[in-house]
Order: sequence, then structure tokens, then C-alpha cells
Amino acid sequence: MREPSRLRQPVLDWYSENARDLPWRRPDATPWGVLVSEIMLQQTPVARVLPIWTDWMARWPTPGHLAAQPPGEAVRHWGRLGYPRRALRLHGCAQAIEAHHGGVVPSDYATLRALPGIGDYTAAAVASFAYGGSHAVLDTNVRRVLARAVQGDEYPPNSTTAAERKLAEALIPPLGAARWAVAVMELGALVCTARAPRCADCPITAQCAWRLAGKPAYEGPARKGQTYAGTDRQCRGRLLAVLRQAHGPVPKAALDVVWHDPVQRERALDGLLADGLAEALDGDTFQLPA
DNA sequence: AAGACGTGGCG
DNA sequence: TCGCCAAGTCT
Repeated sequence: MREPSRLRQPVLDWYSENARDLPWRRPDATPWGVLVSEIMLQQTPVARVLPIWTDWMARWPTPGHLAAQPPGEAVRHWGRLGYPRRALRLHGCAQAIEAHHGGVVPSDYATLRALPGIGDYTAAAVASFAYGGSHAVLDTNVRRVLARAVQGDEYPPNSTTAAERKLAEALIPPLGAARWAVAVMELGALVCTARAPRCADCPITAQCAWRLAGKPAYEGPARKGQTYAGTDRQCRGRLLAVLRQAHGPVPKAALDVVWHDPVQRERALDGLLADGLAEALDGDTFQLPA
């Protein structure tokens, strides 16, 4: 990018006019609120996160509040957000923050990155959005916008490459890195979408390499389609739903009725136990982890 | 390093 | 209808 500002300024101006009013973006949002939102937003649409986040923050307004609860309560109030191991990891974050960081969400990337469930993206996002840090924030939205606008490809590579990271870092403005990061993400989420991009509403359509090339179809390897019906994942979801709603010990018979195949059912239950999402009181009774 | 890991809405 | 996709992380 010879002139990063050719890309940045229009996106920043667009964001000023089109940013959604999300609670974790408001001035009164705490670093804890930002961290909670980022974990919840992993692979999960904003609309589904909103009500869970609101309930969660009212219930546990600080890491200390959550850390004082058994992990099963985090899993219970995670509801049907999906990927419930995130609830366990968020609980782990709260405990680590209490035990090792004085109850304060860390502000530097490396410390955040060491917390459970916090990878490259989330560490960069929390450091940027909660503390105004300057990092390359590479999520699926940003990767797609850069793939199109700069590389001229419809989609980014299947996994993040060094080239993508280098490009993202080159685009970080000297001032206002966090606002730039959230602005590109928002553009990817609202306009430069995966399926049917709204190029007519795009602030950088004039300089978008992909559009200028005539929107050539994606050529890379097919992205892995995720099946769900009939999988262990679906089975685990059914079993965990029973435990979540139970508010107490659940006899095995109550789990047996939600999945027909006993082999798969046993495997899924063992998986939940191994993951710490459930625990056995005895051989025949189960509950969320206390 | 490919695959596991939830769930539901949309085109 | 049904496959694709959503602010990824971990092993």
C-alpha cells in the first residue's frame, strides 16, 4: 500500500455515519464488557450475542463476580449461544484475572493472549477496543475486506498468512488505530459481506481491486463445509441443553431420551465430561460442573 | 495442521 | 430447501 490513507480515510468517514450502536462500544463499556463481547462474538452473529451479553453483564458486572461462581453457572447462562467451551474459558479468564491481575482486565497483548480462549484476534481486539492499543486486528471481516480491496481476491486464504498480517500492520494508522480497526470490521460486517456484497454502498468501491478486476470468482480450494445434523456436536448440544435447564442432578435416563444412538450418545457424554462441561455425581447422575 | 467444536438465520 | 456463514481457538 503506497497510500494507505486512500483506503483509510473513506472507511473512517463511512464508519462515522454508519457505525451500529452496540453496548460494548459505548463510552461507559468496561474492559470486562469488551472482553466478554469478544469471546461471545467468536463465530457468532451480533444479533444472537446482544441479549446474552446484556444479561451476563447485569449478572456479573466484573471478573470477580463471575470468578466467585462455579463454572457450571457460566455454562448455564451461556444459553444457546453455541460453542459452550467458550463459557468455561471466559470463566477461566475471570479466575485468572482475579488471581493474577488484581481483578483488572490486562491491557497488553501478550498478557491477554495467555488467557484461556484468547487467541491472536481476541487479544488484539481487547487491547485495541478496551484500551486504545495499536494492533493488527485480523478477523474474518477485515481479512475479507483486504482480500478484495487490496489483493483483488473474492475471499482471503483459508488460514491467516504472514502476508495478510504484514499488510494489516502496514495499514495501521499512527493515530487512531483502534477506530480504524473497528471501522474496517464494520465495513466487512455490513457492506463487504461474504455472500452478496453491497458494493453500491461501499466507500472504497472506486479503488477496490476485486471490483476493478470485474469481481472474478474465488479460485482457491473449497472452504470446508461444516455438517451438523447427526454429528457428535449436535448430540453434545442436546445433552448439554438438558443439563442447563435442569438446575440440579439429572438421572442418566433423562439424557438417554434426547439421542437415539447409544454409542454416539455415550461418546458425546464422555466428551462433555472430558471437556469439563459436565460432571458425574455418580455413575448414573450428571450435572453442570460445580 | 487438519479437524473438532454449536446454533440459527438467510439467500 | 439446504448449504453457507457468523468479531476463532485449541489440539
